Amino acid sequence: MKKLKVARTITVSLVEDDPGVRANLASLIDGTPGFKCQAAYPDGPSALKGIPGNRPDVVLMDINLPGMLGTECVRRLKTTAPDVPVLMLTVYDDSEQIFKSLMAGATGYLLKRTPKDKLLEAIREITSGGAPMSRQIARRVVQYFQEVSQMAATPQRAPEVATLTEREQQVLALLAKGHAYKEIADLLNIGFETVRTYVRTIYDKLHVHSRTEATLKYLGR
Amino acid sequence: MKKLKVARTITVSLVEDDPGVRANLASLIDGTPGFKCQAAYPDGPSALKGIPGNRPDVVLMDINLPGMLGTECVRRLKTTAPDVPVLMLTVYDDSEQIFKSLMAGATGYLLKRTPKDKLLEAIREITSGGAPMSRQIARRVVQYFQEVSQMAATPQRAPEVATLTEREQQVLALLAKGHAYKEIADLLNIGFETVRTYVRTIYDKLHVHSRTEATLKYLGR
DNA sequence: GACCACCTAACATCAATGTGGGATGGCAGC
DNA sequence: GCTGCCATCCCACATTGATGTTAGGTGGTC
Repeated sequence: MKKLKVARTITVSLVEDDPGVRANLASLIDGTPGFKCQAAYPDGPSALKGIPGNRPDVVLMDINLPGMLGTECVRRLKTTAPDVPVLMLTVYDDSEQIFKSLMAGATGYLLKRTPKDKLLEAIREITSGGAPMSRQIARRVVQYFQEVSQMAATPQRAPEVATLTEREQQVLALLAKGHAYKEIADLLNIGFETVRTYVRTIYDKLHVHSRTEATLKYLGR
Repeated sequence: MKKLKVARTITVSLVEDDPGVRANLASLIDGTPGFKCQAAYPDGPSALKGIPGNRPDVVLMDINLPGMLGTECVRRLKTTAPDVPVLMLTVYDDSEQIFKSLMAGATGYLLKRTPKDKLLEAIREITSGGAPMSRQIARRVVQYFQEVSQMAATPQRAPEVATLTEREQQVLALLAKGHAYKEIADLLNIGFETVRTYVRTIYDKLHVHSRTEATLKYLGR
């Protein structure tokens, strides 16, 4: 639990390899009432070493660290200091980096060209339970979200499966569940030999030679 | 493409069943320079009828419409007017509704207790390519994002699989790809009979009786 | 040393599967 | 009426798979 919500100093740790940017950020933070720059690390390893002990309220992390990438650094931090929110900073408006970071456990994501007042506001926001993102990034996250859920809803099986007849697909579905031929025969009220005939044509059409291969195609693997 | 970025009037359509709230929102919007409330619909069907022709810059949609849910309304709107961004409004801080809406195609999501100036800012933001969200909601989206990607990265296999020894898991992996016993033997540089031994213990541990069942457990189905 | 978990291997047996034939009837389309 | 596709069924044969039993070698634990 947090202490008081009013006028508490927010402690910040920086991870940023560029000394100039690091100094700028540090002085911005220390120069603003209510904020304190607790530590500034030039690289991933030192951050991983220091942050779990320091327990800042927020970590500002450059995504483009030399050596250990910021995304990797976040991932490890989340195992040693899972409660500390991380705000990623980057010059790149790059989807892949954004998603890697968020998947790794980053809580927010800002472009470096974000103005100073917005940055400070984002820090406040992150400590009060938000997830600040630059607007372009928020939009991408939402889009990605929609794509992902679309994919989850459409299991995406191999296209050959569509060329199977109705009956063949029924057989394949049961085949893919592991039913024996005779079980399938009973379930569909057809003969054992008929099932075998279907299996043969299914294998032909799918270009496979075993039940497991057919199952994998059916499941879209 | 948008026209000019400066001082263009933003047209807004409302979908909100409560006449009071609807009037309030409308007067807020019309009373603010740069905004115009183009239309206000009391329910889903009328919105679906009017919006595709009106093409507002933004739709503000109550999530809790009587009859047709807001989420459903968004989904349909996205097929008839895919370019019109929709900003959901709700009193509920409810994960399920949030995610349903976002999956359906909503671009932003605000709580109704959002102050007026923030609401107007969110409308501006959505037209300039952002995805405004209340901070609680942004945080949830980020969390969900992390969970989902976690799931995608970890295919979530049956827990029994973890009880298999290293070697058994290797065999199972090949088994699940459809390799014949003798192929597995060659790939792992062990004897054919050894593979059969492993298969037996794998089946025992997974409580299955066929390759396909084992494969399904391995794949988490 | 006894015990256990794991990797390795062999022999036996029966059931299930993969693959090659061929056959019948129905129904759509030319 | 012929042709093609589909659903249904049967026979035969070889291969693979599933299951039982047994057992040698290694490395670690009590």
